[in-house]
Amino acid sequence: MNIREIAERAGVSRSTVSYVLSGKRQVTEVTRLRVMSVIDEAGYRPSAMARALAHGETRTLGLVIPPLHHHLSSEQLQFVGAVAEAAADRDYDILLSPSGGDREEAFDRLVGERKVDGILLMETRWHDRRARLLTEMGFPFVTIGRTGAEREHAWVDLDYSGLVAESMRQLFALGHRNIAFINRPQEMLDQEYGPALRSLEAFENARTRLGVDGLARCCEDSASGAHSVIDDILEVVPAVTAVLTINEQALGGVMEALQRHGRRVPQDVSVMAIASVRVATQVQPAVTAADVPAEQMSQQAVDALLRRISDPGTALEHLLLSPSFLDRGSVGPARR
Amino acid sequence: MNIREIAERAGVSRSTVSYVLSGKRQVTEVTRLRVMSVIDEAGYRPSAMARALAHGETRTLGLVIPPLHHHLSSEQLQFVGAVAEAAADRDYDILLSPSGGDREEAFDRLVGERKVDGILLMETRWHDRRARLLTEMGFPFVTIGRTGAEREHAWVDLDYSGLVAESMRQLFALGHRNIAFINRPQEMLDQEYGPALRSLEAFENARTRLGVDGLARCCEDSASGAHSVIDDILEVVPAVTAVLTINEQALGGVMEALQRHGRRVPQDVSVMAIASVRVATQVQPAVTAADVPAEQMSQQAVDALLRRISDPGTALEHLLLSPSFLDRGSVGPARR
DNA sequence: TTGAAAGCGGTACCAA
DNA sequence: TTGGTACCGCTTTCAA
Repeated sequence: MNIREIAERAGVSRSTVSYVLSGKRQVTEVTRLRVMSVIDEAGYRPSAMARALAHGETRTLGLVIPPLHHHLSSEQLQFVGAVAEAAADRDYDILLSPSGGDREEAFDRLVGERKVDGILLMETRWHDRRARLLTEMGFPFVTIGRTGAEREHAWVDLDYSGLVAESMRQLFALGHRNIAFINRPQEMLDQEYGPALRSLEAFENARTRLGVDGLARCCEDSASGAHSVIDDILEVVPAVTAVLTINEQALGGVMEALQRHGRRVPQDVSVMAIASVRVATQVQPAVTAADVPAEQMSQQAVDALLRRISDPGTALEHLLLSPSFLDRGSVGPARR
Repeated sequence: MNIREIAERAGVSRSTVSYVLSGKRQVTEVTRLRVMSVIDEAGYRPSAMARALAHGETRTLGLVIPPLHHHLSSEQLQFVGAVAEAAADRDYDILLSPSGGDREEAFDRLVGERKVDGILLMETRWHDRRARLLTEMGFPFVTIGRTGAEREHAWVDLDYSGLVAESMRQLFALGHRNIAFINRPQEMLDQEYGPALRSLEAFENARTRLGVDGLARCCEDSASGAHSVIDDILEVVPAVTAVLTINEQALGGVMEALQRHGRRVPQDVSVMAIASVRVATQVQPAVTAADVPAEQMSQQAVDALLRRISDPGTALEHLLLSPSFLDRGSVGPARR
């Protein structure tokens, strides 16, 4: 069933059918109704491919996701669902491209074969080949998380630096003078993963500025990773009174491990985190944290991308989100 | 840059360029090389849309995912990544369609506008509107997880019934006569979610058959959900010696809660699960479990779908996987 | 207000 | 071994 057949059945030309569907030109109400009834009766829907070819836009966005063997935390994956929904709300579809590491064919297919109108890049690194490539090609894209070339492209990101600094201020104000920071795994730091990098830097800066003791540790994205890191921290700095982490995969393990060591939260140790609401509320006890607002970020990334596609000339959008810390009772004054 | 331009630069016809690219007809080595060098020099890649239109296939598969407000467990999301990789390995792309609930437009777009060659359906329910629709339309699709109409379409599924029965046998053999089963949330049962349904049934059957005491409980997909369920179970049946669960989101909470109640694993209580390796190994202590082999299932689903697309006439493939339980030490003889 | 026809960028058949 | 050309199904300009 194609547009020609509809045209014949309705006794009009193909262009009239097209205009009835697009509304881009006046059509007498009577013919419009006739055409519409034929369309409904036939259950006709225009071919997306043909439209894309003629019209020059696919109404599809590419989403580049990291390959499985990388640590894609389940919460990173929430972005995938959120992006798909945000796009669907705007009548766009999302084409997935597992990329990074050795599998770049899918990525090349998306841009090279023009299967998509624009691209969303997530899990970006400081030196990001794909971002560089897209910039060079002038292909519309937005990253979720910055790269080292942040002025060169549009992005949406969480202000890890600011959030870490803010939490350090809050802890300091409560009398904490010995604070531990639990980061993402060492290898992510090695790969110049933005949040790990910026958070660590902000932690060390705040520590120096405020004159606070403590230490930073990388930690595997797992409960068991958290157990060993807490063991390590309590051995090296038994006097620690607060723990700050951006590793939500480890958060549950952190709470367990502290309990195992007989440290009560918040009486003995305060815990603060940057983590999704889900994780922060599900651990026992719940943790005072700044949300990672995946849905909001995804929507804004999609909107920013659609704007870049329709107005490639306008200024690049840079959106730094800084959600506030929600008190869930895991933070208290420092034990003397 | 299009095929005409390449043809002109190489001094051949468009068809020759096309044949050089597809290899569907003999081309003299010398012209082949000439054409290839022009192509490389120009960085030319044929337009996917034009090819799709002419050739009648999009080389894209649709993946229908449940909307966010449903319980998008990390386990489910692993499938998304795994399916994308499996497809990429076969030079196919994956188009995401959030569906279920009130958002069906994206789904209709995929099939109605023929954006994809076939569809993978996940999170299927017993009565599944989408599966029914696709069956009626004769559209190629494969489900990950069965529906009530399992003979009507191809599927890949985990044998929850068999696995639950098997674990009950193993526990029985170890002397357990009082076994609790922890299911997915009540609402998933209400929605006739296959694994929840079949597992519960298998549990009750085994209990009757073996003459074992115990009880089944639904449980929210979270640690806190697990805590209350374990509280409940230990209050109702203090003599319980084994816990079996298919709720991997709750597994960590189950272990914590047992510990909180002073029950050691496996000395006081044995724990068995159907869960991803990642979760089963990350909880403390690790749990003896049957893997949910997401990667394997995704690959097989993609392959089955590609076969359906190329040979729509062949028999529907039904693939029931039954991974074996991997001993991680959380199961022991029943305490007397 | 509507129709005819030239694209969009490929594929593949029919000739040569 | 290669070229010419009629599609694929839709959009949009130009004419009527």
